[in-house]
Amino acid sequence: MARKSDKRERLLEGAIETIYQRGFNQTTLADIADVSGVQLGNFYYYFKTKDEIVEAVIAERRGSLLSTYAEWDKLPSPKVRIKAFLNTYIDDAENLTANGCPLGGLSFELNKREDVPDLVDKVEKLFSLHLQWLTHQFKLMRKAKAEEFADEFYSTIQGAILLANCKKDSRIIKNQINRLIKLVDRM
Amino acid sequence: MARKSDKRERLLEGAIETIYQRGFNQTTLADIADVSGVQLGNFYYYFKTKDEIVEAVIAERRGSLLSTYAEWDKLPSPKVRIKAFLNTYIDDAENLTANGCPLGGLSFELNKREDVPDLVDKVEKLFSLHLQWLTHQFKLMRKAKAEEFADEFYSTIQGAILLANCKKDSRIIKNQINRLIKLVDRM
DNA sequence: GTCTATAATACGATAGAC
DNA sequence: GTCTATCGTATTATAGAC
Repeated sequence: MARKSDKRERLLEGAIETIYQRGFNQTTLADIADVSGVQLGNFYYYFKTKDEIVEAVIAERRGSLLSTYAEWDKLPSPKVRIKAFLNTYIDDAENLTANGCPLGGLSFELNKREDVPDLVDKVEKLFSLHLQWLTHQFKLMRKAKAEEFADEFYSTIQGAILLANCKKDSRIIKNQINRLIKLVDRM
Repeated sequence: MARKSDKRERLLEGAIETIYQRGFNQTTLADIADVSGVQLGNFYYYFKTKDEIVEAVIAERRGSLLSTYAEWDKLPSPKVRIKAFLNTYIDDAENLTANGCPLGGLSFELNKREDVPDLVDKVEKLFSLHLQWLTHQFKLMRKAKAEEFADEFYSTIQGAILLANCKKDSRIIKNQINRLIKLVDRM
């Protein structure tokens, strides 16, 4: 009795990685099938269209994000939680410099498409998760302008990643994140 | 005696606008020819390839930027100049919210291409112009960490545009820019 | 210089054998 | 469920008449 095939999972993993590295528009289904070790024709047994797999990618990223929040939420204070959040960007600085932000990049690309409002909506909600979580943490810190702080922090992060990616210099991310960490410490 | 054709100029203008609105990957040469009122076949009389016209777009944007700097440099102090720079983002907030940053978006897209290092290099240099100009202004203000300030400001700007674009909310740009303006005022 | 074909190719998607 | 073969279409690019 054959084990249940893990090809769907492999395709999804391959799609997450490939779309991140090459961008959605420049990723072909052949690329995804290839890195996943699946024949192109077989791709369609698991996903009906290219849009369907990117939708699955968004759902998967959303799931990962929610589990990560669950972990952070175990930390004792919002201050510590925000610093844990910020430190992930330093830990991942090299990847972010090489490929940009997986959420920011996907949002930007899908936002340009007018033919799939559902997909645009889903990626917007995914992108906004960080903002909501940050806003919540600042509210717990009794900050009157919690939302503005969240926008300030997340703008800086996204912008720093874009600059680092364009200039191929991860120090931009590290410097800006360290500045934000100090800012939190002084709050 | 026929006037010299302005079709090259029209194609370039059309390309600038269309690539900005739809992104490079999702812009077809037919789109550009169409909005420019030029037959597709005729496109190739003026530009040999799609990459060649985006190269011209980059050069054109570079030229515009340099003239803008020349204007700003007439202003009496670096503080006033930086505020003039910042205010352009508020003036253009609706466009930026609808389409993202023309430089940031192009940089992001072309950065993913490994087959055209020259193009990647040119867009990187274009993107960096703002950073250089900002760094120079902060140096004139005798700021020890001029480069870090430039990174901080430009990261915030680029990130705010990305957030506004994704959430379709121009207030994010306006709020962040106003915060930066106040920051400059206090310097 | 301009236009009408049309070639060449890449890629999303399908058919059908196994 | 998996694979090979192939279709259909979009898009870059060219040929060649005018």
